[in-house]
Amino acid sequence: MAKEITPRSENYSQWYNDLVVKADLAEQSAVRGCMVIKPYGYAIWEKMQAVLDAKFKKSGVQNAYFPLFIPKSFFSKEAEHVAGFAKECAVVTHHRLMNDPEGKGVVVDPDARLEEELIVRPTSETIIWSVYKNWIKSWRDLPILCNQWCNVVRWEMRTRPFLRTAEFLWQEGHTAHSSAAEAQAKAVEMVGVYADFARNTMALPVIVGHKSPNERFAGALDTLTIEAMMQDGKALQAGTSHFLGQNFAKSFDVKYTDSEGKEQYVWATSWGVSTRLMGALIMAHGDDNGLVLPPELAPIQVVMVPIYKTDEERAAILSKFAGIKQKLEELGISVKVDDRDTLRPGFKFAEWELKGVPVRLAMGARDLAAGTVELARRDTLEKGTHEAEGIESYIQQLLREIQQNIYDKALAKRDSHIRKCDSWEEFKEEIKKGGFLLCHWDGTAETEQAIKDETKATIRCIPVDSCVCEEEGVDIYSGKPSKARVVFGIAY
RNA sequence: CGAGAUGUAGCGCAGUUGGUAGCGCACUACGUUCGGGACGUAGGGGUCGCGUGUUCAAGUCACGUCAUCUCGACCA
Repeated sequence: MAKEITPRSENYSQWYNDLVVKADLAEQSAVRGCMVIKPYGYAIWEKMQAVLDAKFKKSGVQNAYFPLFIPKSFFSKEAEHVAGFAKECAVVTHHRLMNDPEGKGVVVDPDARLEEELIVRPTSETIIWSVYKNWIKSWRDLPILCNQWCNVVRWEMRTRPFLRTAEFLWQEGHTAHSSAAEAQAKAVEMVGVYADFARNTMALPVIVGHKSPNERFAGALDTLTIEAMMQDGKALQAGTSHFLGQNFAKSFDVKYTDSEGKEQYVWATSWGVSTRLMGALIMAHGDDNGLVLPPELAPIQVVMVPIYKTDEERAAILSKFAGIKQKLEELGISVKVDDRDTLRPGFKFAEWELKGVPVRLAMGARDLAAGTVELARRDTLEKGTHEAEGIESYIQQLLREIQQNIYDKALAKRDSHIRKCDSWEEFKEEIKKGGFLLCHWDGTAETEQAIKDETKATIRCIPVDSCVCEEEGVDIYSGKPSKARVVFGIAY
């Protein structure tokens, strides 16, 4: 039952896993580590896609599609890149099945072995750069700004719904530029798009920053990230944007002739967000009653529940609802009238709360007589009675208010778990309580690794906004000098 | 791959010293209900993970095997 699940319970993971299933977002599939995203969950993902896609288009990015399979040889070209993914790749070795000679179903036909194995993409840099090589000849061909919406496969040892699954949906943008500065600017621009999306659409506060060299994407010169905090104080990397330098251009021999007739390697970026954002959304806002969806992403923004005893009452209320529904839809608000007549109102209230619908209207005989409607908001669980006439403009305003309130609540929750820390003894104790610790770091990989080994904490990012961190100090672990604080946390 | 646990109806579980396969939820039908997760009556649904063994008899005992979960290891 929904009442058993709570973000404050001892097992936050259990709460999360239960909520994913009970809110009808997704369920486990027959294949280990893979997930079925159900229509309600997918509708949220589609809204995310639509908003992001519009932002990408504004940045001049076009959608394209590249193959699922990558020849193994492509992977050998960028050494660092392959080292980062080799341990979690699904590999296709055969192209045919046959009837089992012993009559036990089907078996792989041993004669159908591929000459060169195919890798199911864990990310598409290699195949895209093999294609870009043919697209790029002149400085006039640049920049190339492509994005693809697709699935990727990473054979993870341990998986969790949305946060880490063997197969997941995402978008990956890949750009090619004629100068380092232009590419770097693109990487910064795209992490900005993600931050804007997280804050304004998902109502999710994030810190924008650089990854430390240890935590960088395999093959990148710089990785920018948006880091979010979940309600149990753990960090979640919600999106990344990489400046790839000329690494892939050199590995795949992608050169262009500049305006002075000289051959140059191109400069690259890649950036992506995945269905992990769904996990972030659930974990950041959910409460004891279930999911809380920000209006911008709610597939159903207003649900209407009729309360009746007789068919006449039912018909009268549904006709009132139809009028309100039409007016709301004219304002671009998505509405669901729950006219199922086998369920009682109380059950429906609980169910729609579980699914996170921002606003609920209920109307019964009393309201019918008085010309009123009961309105309940999901974020605060407050209920009140309003004049039915003109309710639509009130709701339009209310949805904006709810969106803001959900962000403010998440921000307050997050900020109450961010604090500065200047002593190693204190750090070891504080990090166990969860949240982010702002600490001085000497910039070396050795110190970072030592801290990780002793406490499991990693540098989530070296922030570029969201907090004032530039100040002189000494490294919390090594005591060496430091110019700025970085964000430490324990990650999902 | 290490450590622990669990596999019995769609889901969650019980099943005693080995002796006819059970309960709750869900589902179907009918009726009463309906302003915060309703109730009654009747019904349908099982290769007890799989295999071998012990036994007159195995959900139950033994051995093997497979799968899943939790914790590690692993993970942009």
